[in-house]
Amino acid sequence: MKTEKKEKGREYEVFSQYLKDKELKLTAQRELILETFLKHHGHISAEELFQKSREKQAHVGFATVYRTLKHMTQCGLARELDFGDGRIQYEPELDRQHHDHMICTQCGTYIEFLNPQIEELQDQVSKQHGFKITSHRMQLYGLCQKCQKTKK
Amino acid sequence: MKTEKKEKGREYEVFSQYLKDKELKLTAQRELILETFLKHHGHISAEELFQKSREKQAHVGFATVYRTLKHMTQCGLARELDFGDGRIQYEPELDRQHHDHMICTQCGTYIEFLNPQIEELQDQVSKQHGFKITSHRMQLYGLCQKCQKTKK
DNA sequence: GTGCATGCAAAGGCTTTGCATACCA
DNA sequence: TGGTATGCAAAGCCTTTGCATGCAC
Repeated sequence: MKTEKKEKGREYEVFSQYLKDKELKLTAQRELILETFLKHHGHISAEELFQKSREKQAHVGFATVYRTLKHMTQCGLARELDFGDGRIQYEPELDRQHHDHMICTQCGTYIEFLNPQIEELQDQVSKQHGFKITSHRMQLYGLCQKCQKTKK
Repeated sequence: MKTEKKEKGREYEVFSQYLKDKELKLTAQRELILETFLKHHGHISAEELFQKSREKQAHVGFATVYRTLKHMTQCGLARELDFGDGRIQYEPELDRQHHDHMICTQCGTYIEFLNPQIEELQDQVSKQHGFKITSHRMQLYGLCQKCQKTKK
């Protein structure tokens, strides 16, 4: 017989385990925010996550969303992205392969990609400088196929 | 005989030409901020640039620094950097070769580097996706040699 | 029952904007 | 002289924090 936890997915397990370890509590809000976040599939800002969560349950506060996002980031469920537009974007991270982004500066769409050769070279470069990499960000900015036709 | 403009360097020429083209004015403040910026040699935040400029001339305002930085970015004299710490850093750009950064998350020092192979691969990847790159950012985060010894 | 979590609102950083005055061209 | 630039302060964003109350454990 399946347990309730398994039905809710591995993310739920990771999150509740993290909370337990830190002697934090699993509240209805935290659960709701996590679910909403996972259901979104893709980048989302704190603001948007707040909106979507609130659609389901009226009494969710801004602050709680921010606080919960911090926790989710801490336990590896979410990853912070900075596309340089002044707001932090979050994306689901667990079990996802690392990847980088190509961002269209006109329409805002993005393409995710992973290039093993680049990853390899990043390691090499850091070793040459005696640097110990823990993470990296790479964003390519430009125009997507559509926008290349549309403008100019 | 050298002209005054030449003595002040190419950046000065670029800036004053840009201002002329846009029918903007070359004011004492803009000159001061540009000089201060160039003299700094390295990354600097708007806040720091404001401080340093003010040391030389008491009456320089925050807003003017921000406004001038925007202009300098527009005409290619400065480049915006986002190290993910919530504030924009600026660095001199003119005649500087493009480069990326390795940032120590403990002490904040950074190493600049350029890896032609990575640049090449970035172009390749974008072409594969029909994407037209105009710029990119790449930051490697981790620990520098010193900090690896200091802390775990 | 105890202590963390919540929601609200207020405060915090950084950046931009509005406005009357000052100054370049 | 006319229109931009400036400095100041206030407003704007996004995010964090303080506090009394509520709720998980």
